[in-house]
Amino acid sequence: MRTKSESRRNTILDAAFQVFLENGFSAASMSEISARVGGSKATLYSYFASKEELFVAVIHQFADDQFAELLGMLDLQADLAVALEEFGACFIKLVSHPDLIRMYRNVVGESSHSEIGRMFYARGPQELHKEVSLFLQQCMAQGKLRQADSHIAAQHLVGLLYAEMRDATLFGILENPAETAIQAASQRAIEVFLRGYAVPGTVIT
Amino acid sequence: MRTKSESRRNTILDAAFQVFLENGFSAASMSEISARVGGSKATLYSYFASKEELFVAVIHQFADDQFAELLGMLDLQADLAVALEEFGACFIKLVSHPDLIRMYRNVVGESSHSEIGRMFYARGPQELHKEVSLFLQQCMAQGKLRQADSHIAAQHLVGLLYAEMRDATLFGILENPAETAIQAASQRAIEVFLRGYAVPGTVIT
DNA sequence: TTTTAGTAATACTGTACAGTACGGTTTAGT
DNA sequence: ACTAAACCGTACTGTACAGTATTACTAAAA
Repeated sequence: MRTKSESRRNTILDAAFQVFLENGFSAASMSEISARVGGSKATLYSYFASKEELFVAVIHQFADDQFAELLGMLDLQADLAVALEEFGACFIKLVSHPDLIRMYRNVVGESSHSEIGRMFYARGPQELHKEVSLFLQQCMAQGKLRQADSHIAAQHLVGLLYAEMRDATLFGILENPAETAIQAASQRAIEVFLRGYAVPGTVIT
Repeated sequence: MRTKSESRRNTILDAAFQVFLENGFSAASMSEISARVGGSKATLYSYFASKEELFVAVIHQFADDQFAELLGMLDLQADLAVALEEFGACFIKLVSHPDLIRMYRNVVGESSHSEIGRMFYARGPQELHKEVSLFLQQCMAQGKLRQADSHIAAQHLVGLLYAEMRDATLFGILENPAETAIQAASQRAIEVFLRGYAVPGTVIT
């Protein structure tokens, strides 16, 4: 007898990702997804019980994929400013990528009438926050940063990194910022962060 | 003969606001809006040519209403830290208000397939940014803050204010934070901001 | 009073789509 | 080869809703 294959499931997930990306949740149609998979709608529904369930699966995989690369890239050995600037540039690059922006919009758009927002948050931003928070805590212990609540500091760091481009990308004013612009924004953010969390006794230059 | 009244238009706008708030753009129905207005659908369409046009009108009025109260509340005479903390608390309170969050989600959700995002940005965040930026520029001129690009500084300030609660409110983890929590978050953000933009020569404590 | 634009109530058109039903077909394990 | 599950294609059901059309009613302006 035949068995449902994992690869088929992934094919569906890929097609669904495309369609959701292009149309958003409500405007995406299950017929189009199944058409793009190449199979029939019945098959689709044998893998995923509903449109919403499929969307959730897509979001989960997407969050896992995207945020994975950022996790663990903070290096305690390296110079703090350099490490943070590199991390910052990667972060900004990720969160201003057109695909992520579109998915982000879709997730946010659905957050009023479902659990999708919470799920996405837990898998993406939340995970990242933990990582950054832990890193900063260790920096504080090493005396590279002043003593403070590392959770708040992590949020401040990410907030500063978001600061220059978040609204502009979300609302469609800015798309695909240049690598150099990203690095510059990261540097500016990190400079302010490091000043804000400098150890006591430091003299501002 | 009869004339289309401004008050009727506003009634429609109010009802539409409610319905869009509760359901989001695509799930909201024109029939329900007209039912809530009390009139007929034809009347609705005589005031607004389409669902999208009505939504745009709602967004515009909403943005104007909401951001107006924040504009001009930055006082150059007052102590800088106090002025910023008060402004910050008002800002956070505004952007974490359940109604604004829901509308924000709706606007962001529609930003992939229309100009709505750009319109909203221009009327809300953009206006606010100008104001904050101007204020900070004057502070720099007065020597209260170090010399820097005031536009970037404004974005950093707002980014820090958003930092603790933005994702949590957008994704539905946090709703209606307490006044005290808001004030505390504002204080922490302003502290980091003031350290980050302190004038040269200041010794960190 | 007589126009005339505005309004109401309601029915209708056209379309789009989620989800199902079903008969025939392919694939893999036995 | 046999068989059971997965699969295809396609048609179908039911529903929901944007936008229009119709007809009759109402209020203000001439």
